[in-house]
Amino acid sequence: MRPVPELPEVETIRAQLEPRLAGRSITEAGSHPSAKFAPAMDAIGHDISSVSRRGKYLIVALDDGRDPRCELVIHLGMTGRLSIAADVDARHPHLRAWWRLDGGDVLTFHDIRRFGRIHVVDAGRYETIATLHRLGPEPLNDGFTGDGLWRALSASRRCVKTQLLSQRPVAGVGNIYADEALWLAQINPAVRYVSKPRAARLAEAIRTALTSGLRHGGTTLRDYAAVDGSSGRNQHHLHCYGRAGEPCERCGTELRRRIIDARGTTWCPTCQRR
DNA sequence: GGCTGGCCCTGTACGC
DNA sequence: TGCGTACAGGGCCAGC
Repeated sequence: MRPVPELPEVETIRAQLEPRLAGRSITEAGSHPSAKFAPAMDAIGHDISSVSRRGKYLIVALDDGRDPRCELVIHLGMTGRLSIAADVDARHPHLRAWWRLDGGDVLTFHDIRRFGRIHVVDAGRYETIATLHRLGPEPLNDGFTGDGLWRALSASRRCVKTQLLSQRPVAGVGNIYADEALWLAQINPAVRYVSKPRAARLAEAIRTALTSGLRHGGTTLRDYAAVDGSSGRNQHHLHCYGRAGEPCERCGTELRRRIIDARGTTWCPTCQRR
């Protein structure tokens, strides 16, 4: 079992990075030769004006006095980790990119499995980042409603869980929080149609699951750590994900696990009946 | 344009 | 003990 940085984990990282990066300049950078990470170099010479987030993407707003401004977009993939260190160990086998800041310290990006990605684009121009370009609404904003979720889910006949993971109906939900939200809403992950009332329940469940993750500093099962190296505590508050074989907290039925569209999925066969 | 399946990638667990 | 294999899974891409 491995954790994946989803919305709560990325937001935790963003909140720690913002005060340490905003207002500073990138004086030097380096990257792994892979095209996934090489764009890190394009950030050299820019000032950092802010660090924001869309779904699971970290967006570092850059400013070099020219227009349009640009953005350093970082996706952590499954095992990506950002930290700020006094210096960079260029020989570290998992180092994928680094940015030296004015003042001397370094923002480093380590990613064991290289599923992360780095882009530098003109601000707001995400056409080259397909998932970000078509990203659904932020689940913790007012723009995310049960009606909107119902319309988005109704546009496709794919399994509801597959749709959630596509990032189109809603941004930032990955495998952990999809399983948790579907359990909370008592919806079977393999159904291909969700009624309006159930979509409203699912929207609320997504907010509940993500808010729990945020409140507990993210979920740590193995690899995830925040910028300061701390681990999350949400793994102690999961109802469903990673608990196959254990009794459902609601009805006592043994939770089951199966593969849906190549993603491990845990659900309760009784209270998430099809 | 939507959907499916394969691929990337490496640490870990497990069987022999 | 050491080796080989399966598995984990977010996002991209080719093919249908």
